[in-house]
Amino acid sequence: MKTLAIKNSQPAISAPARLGPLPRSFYDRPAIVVAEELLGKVLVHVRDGKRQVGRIVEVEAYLGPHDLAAHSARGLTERTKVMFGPPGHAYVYLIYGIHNCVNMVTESEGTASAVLLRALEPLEGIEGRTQGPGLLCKAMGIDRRLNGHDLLSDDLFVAALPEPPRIAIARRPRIGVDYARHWARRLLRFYIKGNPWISKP
DNA sequence: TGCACGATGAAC
DNA sequence: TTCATCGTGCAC
Repeated sequence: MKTLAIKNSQPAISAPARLGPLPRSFYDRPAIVVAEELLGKVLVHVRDGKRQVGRIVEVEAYLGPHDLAAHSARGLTERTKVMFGPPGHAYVYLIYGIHNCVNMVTESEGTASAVLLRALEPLEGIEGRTQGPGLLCKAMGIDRRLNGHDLLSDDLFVAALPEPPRIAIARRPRIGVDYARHWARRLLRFYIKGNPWISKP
């Protein structure tokens, strides 16, 4: 499978000057609902006074301890405790000893569901590729120091664009969870249909 | 205390 | 298709 080479594209939409975090009630809903509604919204990270904004174009929902593909399926551990915590926080973990992945914790405390961000469309202040959960974190400067970070803060949050474009949502099986038996086949990966910035078609 | 392996990405 | 690379979870 060849990857589509996209060089220096200008963003089709630009980020407005003022962006503020979504309320906690946005995250306090089922992971599938939050996953679909995160599409088209923007992730904002402010570090050293510099703002980075990327449009969320691809996500995966992890439903909780009953979902065999979710980290929380192993129960409450030191690593997964953020997932078991209240909604609206970032769950950042290291995968394969190399890459960071960032999730938004959803539903009430104890539910242990979350939404993994898989790809962004760069809108402002982003250098490097954002097609894939590891690359996305690298380009956005997100690592485990931000694990447990409140998404209602002013330096890492998700915001809605004032005039969100209409989107069509595609549903596919999640990536890299073949070990999760029937859960591997559930259509819990969501992306904006036709968007060139997704990690895998 | 040791060990198998993973919600990946890049090279070969 | 293979491999880099290491924290986590669990077996022992």
